Amino acid sequence: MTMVSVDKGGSRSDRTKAAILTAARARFAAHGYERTTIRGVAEDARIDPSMVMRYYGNKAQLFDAALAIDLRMPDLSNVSADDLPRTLVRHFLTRWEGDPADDALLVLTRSAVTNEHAAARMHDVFATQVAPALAAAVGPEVAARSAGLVSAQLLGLALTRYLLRLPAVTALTPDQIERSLAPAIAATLKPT
Amino acid sequence: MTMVSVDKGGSRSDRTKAAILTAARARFAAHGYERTTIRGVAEDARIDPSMVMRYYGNKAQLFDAALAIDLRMPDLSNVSADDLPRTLVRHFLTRWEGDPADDALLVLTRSAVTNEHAAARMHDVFATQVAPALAAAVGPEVAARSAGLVSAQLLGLALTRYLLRLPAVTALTPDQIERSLAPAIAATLKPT
DNA sequence: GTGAGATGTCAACAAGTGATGGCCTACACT
DNA sequence: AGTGTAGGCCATCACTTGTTGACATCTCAC
Repeated sequence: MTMVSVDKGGSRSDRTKAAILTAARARFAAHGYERTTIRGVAEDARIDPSMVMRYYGNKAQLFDAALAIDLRMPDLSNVSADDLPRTLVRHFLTRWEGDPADDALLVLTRSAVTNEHAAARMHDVFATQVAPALAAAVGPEVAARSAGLVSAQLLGLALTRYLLRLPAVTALTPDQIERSLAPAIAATLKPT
Repeated sequence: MTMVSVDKGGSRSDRTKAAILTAARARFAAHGYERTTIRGVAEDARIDPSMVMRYYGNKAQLFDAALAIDLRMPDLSNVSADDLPRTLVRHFLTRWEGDPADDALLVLTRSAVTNEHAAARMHDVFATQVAPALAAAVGPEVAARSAGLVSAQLLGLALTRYLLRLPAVTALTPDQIERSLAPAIAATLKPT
């Protein structure tokens, strides 16, 4: 078995494997699943298309690898009810705008709309990351009732601002969004 | 020149042209632009693929025809500020769930996420249908400030309920949604 | 150095796509 | 009944796609 290479990030294969994944994420994020081609990814990663197959088996598995995502939800259990909406909005804004090179969110959201498999992953992200974080803050009953629509509001923001880029939404500053959307989310969380 | 045919809906060519468009809408709505094939549309419309080209020129123009949409926004100028959010939410829910055979909304929303041209049409729909209707109700200043985020919330609902089909959102009844989302929209409309 | 396994290149395949143009057919009008 | 034309079909092209397998090259332990 071949052992340790000195370069950062592990063996040579690990590096090209990562290069492929990065290129794939960028393309999937920009063009979605169908319009992303293995050849295009390979070109960006400066390797032969067949290497993509060697390391990821096929396009679907490459896509699968690109879908891995962590929302990095903060611990909301100690956030007061008053602060919760603002905290949520701010977290999502920084998560989306923080690191422009991080295409993972874009990949998942964009492809979930047209790809069943990606949609299933989205369900999973909701169930394992969003819902629990919310339940920790407002309790299971309120969360069960409102988590869906809270997510709808946050995803609506992502949709209009980062995918559709509606001018009426991209024109707003993060602060304006926070001031307008936090009360809205607060309203959904309130018992009817 | 051939004249009037007795059949409903005009000449024979008009009928097949309409059949093609209907089939195309259904496929674009279900699978998006890329995964919709001329051959598939033709099969659904029970005609030869070349007929699609004859009547619509090419796939892009067919898509363009399928994107035509009318939100049927009601006149909101006489709706009280208190009733506005509820009216909006209810209108969108019935618009989306009223006629299941009407795929137009689904086509536009689904494809706008991965297709630049469809996104441009979405911008147009917003600018010519949503924004004016809102401006008539709350005045131009408030509309300019909040129309974007109001749309974000309504599109977020559409996204999670009809495209992603998040269980946490599909489980809700229209009434529940109205009760939870209307106050939220009211909050975004309120001056900060 | 040398051989073996890892890494990478090359050419090609089969399938499916949008698109084209020639040909057939049925209908409306005389 | 004859005929021109709109409506429809077939065969086919050129191209792109994912995927494959044979071959070259590089790296490193021995």
